Amino acid sequence: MINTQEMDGWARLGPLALREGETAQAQIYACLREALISGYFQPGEEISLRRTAAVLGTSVTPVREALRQLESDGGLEVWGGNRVLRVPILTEAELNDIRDIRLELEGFAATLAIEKITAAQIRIIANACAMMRRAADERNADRYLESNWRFHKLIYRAAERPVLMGVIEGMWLRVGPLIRHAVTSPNHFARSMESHDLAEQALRDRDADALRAAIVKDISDAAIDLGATLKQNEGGAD
Amino acid sequence: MINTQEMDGWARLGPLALREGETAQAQIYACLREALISGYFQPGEEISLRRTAAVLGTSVTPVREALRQLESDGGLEVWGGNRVLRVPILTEAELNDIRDIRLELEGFAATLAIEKITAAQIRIIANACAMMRRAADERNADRYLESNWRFHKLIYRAAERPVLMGVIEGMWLRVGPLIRHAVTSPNHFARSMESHDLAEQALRDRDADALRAAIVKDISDAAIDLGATLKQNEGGAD
DNA sequence: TAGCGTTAAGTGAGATCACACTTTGATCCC
DNA sequence: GGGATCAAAGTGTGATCTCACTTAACGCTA
Repeated sequence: MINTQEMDGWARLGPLALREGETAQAQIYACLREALISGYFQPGEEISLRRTAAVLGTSVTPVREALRQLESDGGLEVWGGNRVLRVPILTEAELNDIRDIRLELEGFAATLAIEKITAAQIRIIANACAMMRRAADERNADRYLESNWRFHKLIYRAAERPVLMGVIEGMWLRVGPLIRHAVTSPNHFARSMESHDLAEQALRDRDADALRAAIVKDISDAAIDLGATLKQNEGGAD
Repeated sequence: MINTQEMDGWARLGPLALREGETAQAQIYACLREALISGYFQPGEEISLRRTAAVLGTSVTPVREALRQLESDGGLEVWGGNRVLRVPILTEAELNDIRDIRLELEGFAATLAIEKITAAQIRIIANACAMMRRAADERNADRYLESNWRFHKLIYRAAERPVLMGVIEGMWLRVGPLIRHAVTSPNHFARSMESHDLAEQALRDRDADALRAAIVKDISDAAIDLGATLKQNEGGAD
């Protein structure tokens, strides 16, 4: 593994065969947004317009718009006198800020979801939970993170609140670059699966309070590991 | 008053003397964002790249980035096969969605604010409230909306939660184009000032529950008028 | 060898141009 | 007179180029 600081995120991306019918800008945006949520980029990693354009095989124009959008979402930030865009390095205050917003909104979304969710949706969510459990057993961080996001997204989507869903996704976008390191915390997998099992059971029981409690526990536990990751990186980065 | 559909928002903007040291894109973004929050543009109004660039005296490039950012914020949306950007026309479902997010987050921000707010800040907020009362007496919608946003912003800012503040601002951005019409509802000023007086008193008493209740009442009342405005415009627009 | 100044490479910002597409309005034909 | 057709204007999209600036590396001098 060479030059993880620079190429890690890009290696997973590839040249990105552009689908016609959709704008290049939208595809680049979606692609990078997903990559950020999935933690393919590290906090502090710089994203160059020309490099990105070269990797993706487009010109700089659509890349710039996509990156600007991500900046607006809080997924990137301008840094230094060079105005280069980089993955934000969160402070502890910002992390607490995001945690509390997540507690409010994801708890609320979970409550709404109980009222509307169908048996079919619950089955799909159970599948995601099972996939997560397998990934945890194999200690496969990639698959774990992917199915974790999938699990939560499926629950919140059941609330049928597009705006709320968008705001929640924005919070995940901000913490995405941190979670990949957080899952390496001791007992993270075990504690995390505990919450998810509780959530799954609450869904089956259609118990709104229990689901909310499970989500709250999951977010709170994760925030502790994220905070620890933050302190750990504090010395090395920047 | 000629051609209110097209030029209303632009007339208030003017050529926008660009300050150097900041990027044109950032200034255009800030300018249009403020205009949207203040309700200078109407729902459904189309925003053309070249027209905007011409009015602002720049080329199309920075305008495009600014508009793309606003799209990402939910302040604009692509519309039609022409992919023209326009001010979104909210549905009733989206409006309820936004209202509930506001209830959660602004209520939470108000609770946090009580713990941190200083006497000096309370005085400034009282000034904003007084200005709002004058504007209500004069039925001056412009000044009323401006000081209303100022009033709320000052309270939430006291919570010292930048991310939370950003999300709340995003919600105001989405409802901005509607509120100008909503304030024309009968008794809107009176009902609204009622909530604001309660909020101001709660701040003086440093009573978190009372402040939250006042904010909740304000948002709920406003949502009713916004919904009515929505139904009213339903026939005419689109 | 340490420090400084210069140079080269890389960065984002913004203007301009060509292109494909949609919309619109006028003209022409039935 | 009414409807279809075609042309013109307007739209966003994306590529390319220049510019000002920052950064980092190299070589030179003391």
